[in-house]
Amino acid sequence: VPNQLHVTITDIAKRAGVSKTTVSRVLNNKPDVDGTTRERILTIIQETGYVPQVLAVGLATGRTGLIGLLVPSLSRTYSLEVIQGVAEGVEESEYELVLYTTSLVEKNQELFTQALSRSLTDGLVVLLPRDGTHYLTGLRDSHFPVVLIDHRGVSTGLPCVTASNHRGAYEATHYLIGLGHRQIGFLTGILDFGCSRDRLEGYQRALKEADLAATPELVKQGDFTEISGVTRAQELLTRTPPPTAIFCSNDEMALGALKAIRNAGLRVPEDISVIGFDDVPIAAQTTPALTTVKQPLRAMGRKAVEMVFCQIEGKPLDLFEVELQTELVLRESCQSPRR
Amino acid sequence: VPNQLHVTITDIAKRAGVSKTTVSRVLNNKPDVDGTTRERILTIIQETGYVPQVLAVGLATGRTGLIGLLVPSLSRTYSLEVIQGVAEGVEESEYELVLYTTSLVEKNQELFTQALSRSLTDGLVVLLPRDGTHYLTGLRDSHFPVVLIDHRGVSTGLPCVTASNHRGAYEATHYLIGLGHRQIGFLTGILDFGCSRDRLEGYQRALKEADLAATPELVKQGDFTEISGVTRAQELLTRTPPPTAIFCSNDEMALGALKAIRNAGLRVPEDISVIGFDDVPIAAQTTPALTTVKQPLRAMGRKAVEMVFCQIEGKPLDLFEVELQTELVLRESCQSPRR
DNA sequence: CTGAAAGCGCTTACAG
DNA sequence: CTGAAAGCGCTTACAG
Repeated sequence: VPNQLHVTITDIAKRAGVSKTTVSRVLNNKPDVDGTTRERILTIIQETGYVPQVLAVGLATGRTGLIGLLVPSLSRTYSLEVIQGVAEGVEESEYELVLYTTSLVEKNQELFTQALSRSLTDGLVVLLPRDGTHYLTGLRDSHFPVVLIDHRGVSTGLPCVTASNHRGAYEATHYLIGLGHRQIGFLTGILDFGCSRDRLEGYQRALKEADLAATPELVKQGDFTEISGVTRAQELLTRTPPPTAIFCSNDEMALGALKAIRNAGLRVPEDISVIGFDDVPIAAQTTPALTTVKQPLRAMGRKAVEMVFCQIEGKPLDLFEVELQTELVLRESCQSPRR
Repeated sequence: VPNQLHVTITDIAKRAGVSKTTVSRVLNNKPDVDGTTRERILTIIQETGYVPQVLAVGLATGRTGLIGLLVPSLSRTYSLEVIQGVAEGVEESEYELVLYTTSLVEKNQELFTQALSRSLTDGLVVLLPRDGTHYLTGLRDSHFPVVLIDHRGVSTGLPCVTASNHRGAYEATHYLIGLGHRQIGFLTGILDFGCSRDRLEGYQRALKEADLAATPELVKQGDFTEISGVTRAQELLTRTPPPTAIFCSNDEMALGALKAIRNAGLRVPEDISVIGFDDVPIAAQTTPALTTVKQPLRAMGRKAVEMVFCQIEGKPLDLFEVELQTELVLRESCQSPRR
């Protein structure tokens, strides 16, 4: 199957009247090439538009120039922000990004093993799927460069980057208390996730420090979906009196809470204050605009690639577990309680 | 550099006491292998967890199993929906997805050429960047499998999939007219884009069919950003009387229009009706929820990969330019005018 | 039904 | 400063 457009290193070598070795040397910026020779070869490369085939280079060197990113879902804004950070980081390098999504992983439980043994990628950034912990085993021992984002609070033995979940939740709760709230409802995320537990603990610590009783009935277990936000908030609203504020473990649940409150004929923030977590783009668009704890998702993505690159280059990681700071973003959904 | 985990076809061949050729045959489900031999090899493959290296396979066969996706931006919800569709389509196949973003392209104007000559991918789905038309030249002649999504109205000579922009805009305008609106403002997208022109024409045709004068002052040129929606809508609001409805060429501009109208002390839909285009997730979340023309973005993504696969397999494309149908999604932002 | 050999396009010691 | 040769891990005619 002759490919007319296909220029190879052999073609270049022939045209330049040198060996492939020499062409390879100038291609890889190796020293010990005569200046004139180098120029000549460079010119020919330019003219022909020759670019080395990644496959061949990869086979010969054992490196592919590809970074893999595993995300559980493409539909959650949360993931998208992280993806963007990762994409930015990868783009600034010589690497390219290969995207894996969870359904693929489910299709083949051994994706990771595969990715490794097939050595398609030189490194992996992993946003763990819901039940992802069992993948970790395979990853741990292989010395494959991998970084987890928002690990599940499990002690994975793998490098990871997280947000300051505990601190973020603490600050949000503290802010609510400062506003005068005493009955603060809390919607948890999936409690299998370390981040969910951290947020819950941050909330509890803030209450404790303010000498407020931790009322178990004020804590409802959600699962990060908007619908769970609706139903759990509704439960909270049946209390008499209802809480004067609801802190949700992510923005999607906060959207749900907003709806539940509105449906109950109450207003935000006049009757009930609401705080979310994440600061996904939609948080600024709701009515009222949502006060929320911003997770530096993009930065987390960038940091993760950076750490993957470190490992690829064999440099030591300055920090094995990196925690990036959250930030309380004040908007319109909170005010002092009127009762 | 000995790699302890790394099993190759040679290892399998040795353990099975056969040649690599035979192993390759069972790997690729070729006929003419003795049943017992096949079983034995399969068992060994199973035991060792052997998976062929894509790089080596790729080099030998000339195919990589990778599909490239070029998107101009990862931050626009619009792109994300398309990406998701593409990802779904790719996941259902044996292929994997490589993501290119525009900044990468800008970094190297010859990305496409590169992608081709480096033959990293077997096919490309392209969401053209703003000034993307000049990439097309390089693509056209190479017989590389590529499909454009939402081409720029340029006659590219390349297969593409679009939404029924003209029809969608026509229907939305027609709906507004049916509601009783006579003064309907229109915010265009970037008019370099074919889709923008199509939407404008759809709007104009509906007016014409209803024997309504096309008032040039009612048409304002936007650029798909929310901020342009704000400013262009403001301009419309300075008219006396202001239009009773504003049709925006995408949802982001519609969000802007919503804000401008609210800032002017007017209400949607009581004072002014608003319609968007795209139906990105946020459209359902605004207050009032946005009536909009839904673009089947996911489906467009899926269709595009499908067409790439067709080309890869050498099958003829049943349709060179595929137009997927838009759909008017009625929500809360429109009603009959009161004046 | 099976295997030896060449080849895919590159890189890398090694020798000069 | 330069080149011949081997090798990366696979597939594919070709021969038996």
